[in-house]
Formats: sequence, structure tokens, C-alpha cells
Amino acid sequence: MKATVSITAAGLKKACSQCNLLELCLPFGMDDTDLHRLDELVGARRKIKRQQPLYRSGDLFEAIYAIRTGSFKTDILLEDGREQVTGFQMTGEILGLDGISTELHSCNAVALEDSEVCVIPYAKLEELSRTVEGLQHQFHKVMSREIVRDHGVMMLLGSMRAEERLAAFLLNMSQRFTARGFSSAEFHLRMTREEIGSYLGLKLETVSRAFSRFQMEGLVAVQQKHIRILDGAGLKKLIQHHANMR
Amino acid sequence: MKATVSITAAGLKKACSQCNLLELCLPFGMDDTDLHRLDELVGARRKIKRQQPLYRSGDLFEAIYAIRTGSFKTDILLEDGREQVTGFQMTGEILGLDGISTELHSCNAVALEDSEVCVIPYAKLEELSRTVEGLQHQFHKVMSREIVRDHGVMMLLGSMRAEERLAAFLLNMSQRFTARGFSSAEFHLRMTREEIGSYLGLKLETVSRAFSRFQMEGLVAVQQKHIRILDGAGLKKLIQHHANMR
DNA sequence: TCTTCCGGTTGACATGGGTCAACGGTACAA
DNA sequence: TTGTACCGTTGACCCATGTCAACCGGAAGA
Repeated sequence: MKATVSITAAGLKKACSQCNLLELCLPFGMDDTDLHRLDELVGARRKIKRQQPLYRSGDLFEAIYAIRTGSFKTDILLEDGREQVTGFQMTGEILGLDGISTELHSCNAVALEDSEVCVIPYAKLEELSRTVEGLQHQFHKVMSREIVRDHGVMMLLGSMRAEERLAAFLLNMSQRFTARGFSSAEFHLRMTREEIGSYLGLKLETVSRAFSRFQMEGLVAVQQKHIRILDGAGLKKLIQHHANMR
Repeated sequence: MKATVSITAAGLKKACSQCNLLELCLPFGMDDTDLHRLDELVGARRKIKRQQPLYRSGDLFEAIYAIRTGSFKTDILLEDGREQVTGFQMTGEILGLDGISTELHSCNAVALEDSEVCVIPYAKLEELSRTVEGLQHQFHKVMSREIVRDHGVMMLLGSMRAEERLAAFLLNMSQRFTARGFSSAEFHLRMTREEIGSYLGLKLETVSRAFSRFQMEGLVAVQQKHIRILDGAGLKKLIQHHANMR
């Protein structure tokens, strides 16, 4: 095991019931009784340094992960070197669901900054969710939400033009920052233009140009990774009123 | 309820245990004991005529559906009329998983031909999967597989060129026909060029041109919706060796 | 059988985004 | 603090795919 990975097993007796990420994470909507039963679920925490993988494509699947601090990207690599970023994940979000189907992970999960995750052994999750209805239901919702999210990305990639994609991306980030108690108008992106581009099916130059145009039009103020949304309504309009509609 | 929809509740006592779609469907990998308990799961069957919806975006989510005969597409419609097909589903595949997260369906499911589905009431599924481990696990696998599949589509849409996308699509269809005991080399597509295009993020003309080029190059024989794959290896090579790699 | 319409094909042309290249700023490491 | 590598920006040009239009053929209905 890499030096960049550390495991803490001690002091997790109250992993979930005392966590302030509750409403964003797996335990959402569970009552106190159920919540305390959840505490036994989290086996350990794991710290991942920036740029380091939490898991890689092909790794044996044994656990899913809830992000406690930091953020990640997931991606798929093709033999010829092409990369497709399939998602960016923030605190409270769940990583590793791709591994259930074949018991091998099918993508890479890489930390975008120094991060920490809760390790949720999958066997234990299945076992516990057989008796804790709230957990079973919530887990299904998390998986379903991932499917719906992916369909949204397919919409982006298949039907929208470059600027629409970036606008949708910014609004999505804004909304997720808001849900975490941060400003909806001003935030710091943890990923590079190239990673954004890969996610949106664009080249980094196109992403950069779209940012510049948004800035020129007074929609956002961009300074490297620091983003300030000046006209959220304008961004929304960009997506809804397709220039080429007939 | 539309005249195009009919419900049969009788004679379903052995819905799953006597179904020949077993290995492709939800009961995959379950033993006989579990299998017989599954029979109580399928509430009814429903026939859907070609072009009719099984459910629509916004409909209340109450059940998932296993396709017994026929095939479907799922799509999302944007206000401005743009459509994104998010998937094509064949016998044994599960529809409706998108609805779990919000208890409303988030896409439309439309029959591509006269079809029949098994209605699996979701509440019953959750209840039964609390005692039948095999069902719980298999259901999770089905959801996870959907996530992995979606990531593959994101790869298509985000990183591949038109001909690569179509080649990947054809190989995927071929493989799924094979799994259902049909020829891997010769099959009948149920969807139009426009639907294929929407799924692959291309215009129908581009799909048509790519088909023509494949035909010219001796990779496939195309006659309208009837496809014969002449050089599967050639199609695979098309995907792997990206022309623009450096 | 004839008609109509829809889906598919093909051509000519337009354009959004990719490619290649140069350069500048920022952040991290020494 | 200085050096350096990475990241981001911008410009010029190009090409894959979209757009628009014409036409064809098969399927379904009169």
C-alpha cells in the first residue's frame, strides 16, 4: 500500500450518527434508531492525497466510499490513451457503485485534492440493508440518482453545443456547492480545463474559449479556477433557448 | 387507460420460475428455492403497442419492468424539442430504474415494436429482497450494470468520432442478440436512423453516411434496418486504433 | 392496384469545434 | 526568493459533422 494512503479504524463508533454530512450522504432521511445502527457500517477512513487513486479500473470491488472531505473525478481510459471523465464527486457523494456489477471496478477514482473517504464494506452494507429498511431504500435511491445523473450527462454530450454544456456544468457545480453550504455564486473549481473538457466532450481550448466568451458577455467572472457567477439566469437561458431551434 | 395497454393478472403463479429469459433477467443466478419465491413478485403483464409509451417522464414511479418480448427506447425531451435517446432495451432487460430516486420517472420509455413487460411492483421488490439475498444482490447488480453501461455511452459520446460510435453500437447490438440466441452476424434493427443518431449524438444523415461507408469498405451489408456484419474484427479495429491518436 | 408518406440515401455547402502553435501567468519546489 | 513546469489563453487554420435540399423506395392504407 502506498504511503499516500492511510487507514484509521479507531474512533469510528459514531461514524455516521455524528457526521455533519448526513443530509448529503447515504444516511439521508433515516431516523435516529436506524442512524445508530449505521455506525457499525463504516469500517475505516482512508486519506487520499491529491492526484492519487482511491481505486483503479480492474481493482477488486469490496467497498463503496462516501467522501468526507475533498473531491474526486472518475474516468475511463481507452487503450489508445483517450480519457473520458465520467463524473466529479464532492463531499457526501458515493464512489464505487460501478464495481457491484462485475465485482471489479470499471473506472478510476482519483482525488482532485487531498481528501478523506469513509470505507463502507459492501458485504456489510447488503447485510445491514436487509434489516434496516431506511438504509435499503436510501441506497437504492443513491444508485438510481447516479443513473439519472448519467442520463443528464448523455443529454449534455449528445444534444448540446459547447457553450450550453459549460453553462450546464457551471450551474450544476453552483447548485452542488449551495447544497453544501457554500456560496452559489462564487467557488473554486478543483479540476483543470482539460478535465472539464473531457467530462463535457470538448477540448481544453474550447472550454477556455467558452469561459472567455462568458466573461466577455458578463455572465461570469473567471480567474483561473476561481469562478464567480454574475448572471445565473443568463446561463440558464443559454441552455433553454437553443440558437438553432426551429 | 389507453386501449393499447392491457393487463393480465391471471396465470402468473409461475411468472419467473418458468420463464425462459431467466439468465438474462432479474432472477439470474438464483437457486430453485429463491426462484419460486420470486414468482410472487411479478404482479401482472402489460402489452404495449409499437410507438406507445410504457411510462413517461413525470409519471409516478411504482414499479420496474422486465421486458418479456419486444424492445424499447428510453429518451429525455428538452423543452425546445431536442431529444436524447438514453438507451435501447431488449428482452430480459429492466426498465424504470430511473424512477427510484425521486419516485417520479425521469425519462420516457417507448416500445419500438409490439411488446410485453412483466410489472414488478417496487415496494414488493424491496420487501422480498430483504429476505431473498440472491434477489437483493442481483437487483444491485442490475442497477450497477446500468451505471457502467451509461459510462460506456459517455465514452462514446465524449471521446469517439462518428464511425467509431456506430461501430461500437453495432458490435454492442450484435453481442446482445447473441446473448439472446440470435445470430451475431445478422439482425434487424428496430429503431430508425434518427433514433440511432440521437443515441450516438449524431444527425441521421451522418449515421446513414457511416452505414454507407461501412458497406463500401465491406464491413457490413446494410439494407434498411437489416444488418449483416461481414467483418466484426474490422469494426473492432476501427474503435481501437484511433486515426487521430498521437 | 394505386397513392401516399415516411424513412433512408446522397450531394453541396456551412460551421462549430478541433488542431497546432505561441505565449504568459501561477503555483509549487528547491 | 528564484526557477520551472504546468495550466490557461489566444490566434490561425482545418476538417468532421451539421444543415439544407432533392430524390428514392418500401410499407401501409384506400
